[in-house]
Amino acid sequence: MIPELSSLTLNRLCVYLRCLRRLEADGVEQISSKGLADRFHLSAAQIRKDLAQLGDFGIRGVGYDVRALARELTEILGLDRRHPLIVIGMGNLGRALARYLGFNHGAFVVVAGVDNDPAKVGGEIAGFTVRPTSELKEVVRESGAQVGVLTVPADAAQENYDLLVEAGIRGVLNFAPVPIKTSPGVPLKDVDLRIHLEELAYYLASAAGSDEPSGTRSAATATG
Amino acid sequence: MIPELSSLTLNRLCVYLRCLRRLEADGVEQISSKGLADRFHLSAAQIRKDLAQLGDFGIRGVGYDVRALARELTEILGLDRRHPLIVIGMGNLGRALARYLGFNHGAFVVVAGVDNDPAKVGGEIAGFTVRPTSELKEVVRESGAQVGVLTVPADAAQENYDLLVEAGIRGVLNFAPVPIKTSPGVPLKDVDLRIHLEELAYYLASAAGSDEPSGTRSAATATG
DNA sequence: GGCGCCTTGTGACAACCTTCACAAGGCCTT
DNA sequence: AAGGCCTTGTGAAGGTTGTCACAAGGCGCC
Repeated sequence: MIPELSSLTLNRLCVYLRCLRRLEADGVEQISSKGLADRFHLSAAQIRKDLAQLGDFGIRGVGYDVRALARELTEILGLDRRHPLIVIGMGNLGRALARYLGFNHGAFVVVAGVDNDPAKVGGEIAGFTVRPTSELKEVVRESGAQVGVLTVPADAAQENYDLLVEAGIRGVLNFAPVPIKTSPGVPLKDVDLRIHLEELAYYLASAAGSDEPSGTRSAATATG
Repeated sequence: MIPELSSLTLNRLCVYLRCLRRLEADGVEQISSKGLADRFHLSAAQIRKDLAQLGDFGIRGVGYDVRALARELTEILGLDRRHPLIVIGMGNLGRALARYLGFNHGAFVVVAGVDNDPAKVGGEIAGFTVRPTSELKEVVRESGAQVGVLTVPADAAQENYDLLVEAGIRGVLNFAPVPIKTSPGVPLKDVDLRIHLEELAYYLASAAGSDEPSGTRSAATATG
């Protein structure tokens, strides 16, 4: 029924949903694609095309029902379900993410965390106690975690991904800056904080040479 | 000379550079596009095409000189220069980034941080003292920060972006999940942690319906 | 009801990106 | 020096993504 949404479309749908939630909070009940585009610096045609893929949600001459569309998108994106997370590697980044996604962040909640450093084991972070990586399988089973968040050093990333797969995790978010060899059925998504900085560095360097960089409309490309 | 590198190419170049650094550390002096592709799960043709845009770095029949190519990429990406960062908003995420990028992370160093919460002002984080947002202009001038890292709540993002522009910042990395209206000449890059989780959630949801998700090769698309 | 105004959904077009296939070129062995 | 083997760089093909323009459809006013 839903025909293979691409990663780019998917990202845009997430953005739309966020915009809709904001409109809902503002008491707006109806919105046109043009209205959305103007208000959030998007493309009207793109919005219509994206939404048309999923079904006929709009009413010609009127626009979209904010609440109904938000509900549809929430369901399609799987955000009506709760997604418990487990953080692997409780360094600076891991701890920050655990607190950041600790609670009240919609569908995603960090419910457990492990680290192979004995000094970090036993610490209380955001409603859970850090456990040793050697007990990963048990921790996953007990906590019911579905998605793993990899915040270990680059060297350990592949090994820990494999451990997560073995423990029955269903998806992984990887913050380590190395390409991971994935197992079928366990999708992986890379998040590389430095790559964004490096892209900026390039624009800065090229701006120093020429008079104007070509990256000023980058807000339109919400690359996550 | 360098013909308008696209964002996707740029991201791949960053990945290549990282692979090259790793090879350098392993003592490898020469590598072919196929060798790189095999070792890091990339595409050989893509590598050649990307590198050919920048000049003729390879030698036919041999491959690329690891060290020379790494140096070239470093220069092209602007990573031979130091890029001082300022963090706006010293919440969980801001503090973690400050520590994470505090030192020893190549070209990027956090040199300053501000917050508009008086309770957070005055704290020592990673070699600098948190200052009030009202003093942003002075802090930027004194610290020499070039790139701003926006880790404020969504409501405050646009306002703080504008403040950064006014303070003379040259590029901004935005972690707030809202589209920002950019000023010309100050490129912005969005990093949305939740969007990646939401993408994973979709794959999980669709995998529950069908038998196999279509997202198992996502490691190839190093989306940052 | 008819007419004008507005908005969606969509087919065609254009731009972009990736992959393929191969000629050009370099090294090594004989 | 000649031939085989390997690799780069590149034009062309194929696929994907974004944009445009317009027909189809709904609302409200007269």
